[in-house]
Amino acid sequence: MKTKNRPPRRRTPLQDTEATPEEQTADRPQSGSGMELTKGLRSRTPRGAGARAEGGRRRQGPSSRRESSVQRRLESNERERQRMHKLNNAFQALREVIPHVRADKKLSKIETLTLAKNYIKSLTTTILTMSSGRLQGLEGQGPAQGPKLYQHYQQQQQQSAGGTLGATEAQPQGHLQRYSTQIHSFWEGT
DNA sequence: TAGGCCATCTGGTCCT
DNA sequence: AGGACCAGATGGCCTA
Repeated sequence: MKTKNRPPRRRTPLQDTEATPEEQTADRPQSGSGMELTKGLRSRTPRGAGARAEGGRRRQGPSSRRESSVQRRLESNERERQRMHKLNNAFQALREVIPHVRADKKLSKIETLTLAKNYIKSLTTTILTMSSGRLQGLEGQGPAQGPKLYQHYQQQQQQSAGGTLGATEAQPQGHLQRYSTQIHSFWEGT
């Protein structure tokens, strides 16, 4: 299995035959994509139509209204791009805290989420097992957090089982099993 | 070459 | 009203 180390995304801009090169790139804070404004906004009037009168301000005509709506779209695109970058950073951070994964294979997003879910569940199982074992000898000497935790966990699992989870997944042991199976399959490259 | 994965654009909806 | 969020569409890159 080879790595998926891709170069930064470079998209070829679709040609907007009406737009000048300045129009295609101006006011765009280093987007790096060049794909902006390809759908829906392609029939812009060329710059200059509805030009401003010398000197004073002028009431917005249809063309400048279009320009400001184009401007809003560009800003919105940029925000969306930033949002997705933040999301991807979060995915990367998550990848880095999931152990036992081959370093040369970058997990896909869906793999990351699935593996993380099962990892969390297996950790939960471990904690519950350890805490209930440790607290067993302390009954009658104060609040027993272990059993309470376990009761809470069981409630959560029952609710989940009534929803989308299968019967195996509702069992604590199932999480550990599933997690190790997943880890194994990643090692195998399947 | 097909299929998987991904980045980006876009318009609609929700939220503040 | 404006920004955040979301999902669908589109197209590029990569691997088997």
